[in-house]
Amino acid sequence: MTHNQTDYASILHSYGYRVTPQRVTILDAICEGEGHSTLGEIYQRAHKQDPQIDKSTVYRSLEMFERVGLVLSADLDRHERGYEIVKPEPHHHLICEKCGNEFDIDNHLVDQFYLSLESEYSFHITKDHLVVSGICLACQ
Amino acid sequence: MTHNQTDYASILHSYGYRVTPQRVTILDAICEGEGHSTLGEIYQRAHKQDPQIDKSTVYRSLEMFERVGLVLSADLDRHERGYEIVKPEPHHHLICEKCGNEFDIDNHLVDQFYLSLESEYSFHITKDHLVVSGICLACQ
DNA sequence: GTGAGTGCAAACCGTTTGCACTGAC
DNA sequence: GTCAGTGCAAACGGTTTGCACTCAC
Repeated sequence: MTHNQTDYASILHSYGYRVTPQRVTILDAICEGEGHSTLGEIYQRAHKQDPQIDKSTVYRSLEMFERVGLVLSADLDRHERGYEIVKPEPHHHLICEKCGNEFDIDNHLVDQFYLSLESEYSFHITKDHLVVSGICLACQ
Repeated sequence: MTHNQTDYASILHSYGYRVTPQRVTILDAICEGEGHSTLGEIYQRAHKQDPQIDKSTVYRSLEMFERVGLVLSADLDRHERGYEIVKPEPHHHLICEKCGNEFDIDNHLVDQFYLSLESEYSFHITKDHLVVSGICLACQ
């Protein structure tokens, strides 16, 4: 569990959202996963904890969590969207196409790249979560 | 129309695929769009040309075109996948979140970034088509 | 007590599939 | 003539929605 009770409760409250047991369960379920979790995975974990919980509740909660900045989502693959708890810094991933492992990319590498884009094209980059696929050393 | 008749016909033939009027129509429809087109857009254009054409044919054709390297696809947004005719070089885009305009990114900027990733993490990057979102100068 | 949040079921929409027909080779 | 490719219709799976009930505030 990487999140902090008082922390996210106060965030939800500050946005006028209520703190329900389902939302707590779902946040826990997101944290259980390492790196990105798909909605299906999150739902399964939440469901194990509370078999009453409904998929639509997970969808609605994830959307809300993303809106208030508690979680981030990214397109992982053709038909999969991954969610994860927001870490303090913007961060970026390498994902291995073979084994599926994720590796954090050092921020300064991406920052450098973004800076070069911004200066070259006067484009303000908003994408704060880059996912680049490839083959990791072990799988090569 | 940016593709070349003899060009793609020979490519299809070389893979043992047949050149059907539907496939020609679909290729034309992809070319009509500037930058990425979604499947829906491609289908609409193809359908205007040949109202008989079926969506499943468009799906099957796009998948095949991608397999033989005639088109590229990329996740544009949460629920949209874009397709475009392959240009000779790998290339990369900036997409403005406000106006939707696309801008090509100079390859050497991305190559530099990829090289830094490869040397830092011994990771072989296969993603040959990067899409970065942000706000363009006009919309800022 | 009130209305935001929930569970349920049905609708929705993009995508895939099975099948018989057709037309590129 | 043959079989890859097509159109059609139905199935599929992830996501969204309408609604009445419930429980956090």
